[in-house]
Amino acid sequence: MPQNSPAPSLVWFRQDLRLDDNPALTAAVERGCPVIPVFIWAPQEEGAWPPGAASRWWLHQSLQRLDGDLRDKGARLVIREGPSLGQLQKLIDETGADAVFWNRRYEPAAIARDTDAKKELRTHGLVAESFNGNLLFEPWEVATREKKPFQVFTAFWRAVLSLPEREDPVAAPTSLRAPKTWPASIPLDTLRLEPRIDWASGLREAWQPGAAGANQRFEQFLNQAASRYKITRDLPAEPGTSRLSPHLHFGEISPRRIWHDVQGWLPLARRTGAAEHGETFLKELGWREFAHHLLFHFPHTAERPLRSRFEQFPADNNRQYLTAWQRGQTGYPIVDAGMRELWHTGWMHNRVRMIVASFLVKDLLAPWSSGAKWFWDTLVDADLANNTLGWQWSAGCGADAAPFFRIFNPVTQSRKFDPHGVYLRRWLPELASLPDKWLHEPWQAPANVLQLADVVPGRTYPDRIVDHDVARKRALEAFKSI
DNA sequence: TTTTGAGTTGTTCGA
DNA sequence: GTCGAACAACTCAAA
Repeated sequence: MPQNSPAPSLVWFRQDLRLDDNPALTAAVERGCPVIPVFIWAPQEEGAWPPGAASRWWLHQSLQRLDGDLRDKGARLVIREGPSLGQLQKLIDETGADAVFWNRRYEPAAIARDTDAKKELRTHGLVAESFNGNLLFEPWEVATREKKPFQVFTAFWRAVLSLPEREDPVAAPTSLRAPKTWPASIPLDTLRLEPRIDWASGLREAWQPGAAGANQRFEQFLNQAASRYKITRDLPAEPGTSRLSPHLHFGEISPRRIWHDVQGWLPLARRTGAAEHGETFLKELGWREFAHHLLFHFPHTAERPLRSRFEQFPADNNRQYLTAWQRGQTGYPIVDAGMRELWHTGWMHNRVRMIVASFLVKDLLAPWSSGAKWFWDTLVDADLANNTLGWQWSAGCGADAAPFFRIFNPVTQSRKFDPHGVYLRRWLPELASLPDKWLHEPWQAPANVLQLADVVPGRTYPDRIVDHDVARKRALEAFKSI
């Protein structure tokens, strides 16, 4: 390279698809040298968990947005196909880059890959640095007095809150210095992330992937739902949750940014008595931290239960049950509504996730991993840490798990959290004309009521595949056996 | 080392 | 209809 042309730095984008508060990008910019943003598609490096169909759809949109945002700063996104290390080295050869920066990931396969890449790059005399861009605290920064990882959320969260103040988010760079020539990039379409048959119209209606969509969603949440969060977050018919989960997973908004802006919002909230709602919301960020803490310290949990005793659990691999559950054909309206919301929008309300998960692992006695895999493929917010914690919590085999006798009653839950059936009717049009009284348990409805509502059990809406009272007793027996 | 207190999200039963 | 207790015992975290 000519002496008057400083070597560029590569910024390896992965699950940090934003310019705001991006420490790896900031580190590259601060060197004062040209910056080359790179994304490398390498699903074969994700172990047993390559991105599912809904995630790939999201990723396509998000990469497109990121490229647009980079172009506004005078840069662009260079897209390549893996192996990651090989492509990084190739780019180094092509551009004369002398440094690679990235923000950390915490999945076992990603850690192994990144550790290897860092070692290899450094062996060749390159600068290779990773940063914390995805968590409030690194998983190893939070520990019990005995320097061990936490396994109970409340204790974990107390410890987090007692740590010194987290750093403030860093603003996006105003401009990026371009290299003399841009290395070649393959067109985004060649990654074939989008489905060949277009089933994504529901996703398009529901979401705006990318940093702009993330910030818009967050702002809207702070202005509207945040001040009632503690209560309305449990009502699936209402827009009571932040819906930031996919944006957080892809790093389109940083947890530090969220933390910081909620702190700024709290004084106002205190005057109106809404502060506790903000704290409850931050606690949810805490659960995200806790999930990453657990996956980092117990990397086997993506495949096997944290409580090894549960490997003996007599799960039932009934294909027909699983298919009925996946398709929203269990005959339990709240379960079916949730599964159809998932299929249609790539997302499911958290309250309903708990209900459908409890139903799958307790009423149907299916292995928790079969639910985890379905969620992995269909959720736009599929995240190995969160998904693993959620399913193991529901199945009772994970950290801070629900006691085994806590088996959600799908009818009681439905009545409690969707009393007027707004959510049920939204996703189950075939039941829409049933009066509230029978909507939550149509099998109890008198024949004339069903007829009036155009419901033909077993034809227009499935008979329930199990009797909850019977299934509950069966589950209690199964749990006693281990 | 031992002890003690505590633990996201529920349901059912009986008064 | 509403309320409190029992569910059955376990594990973690901290004193």
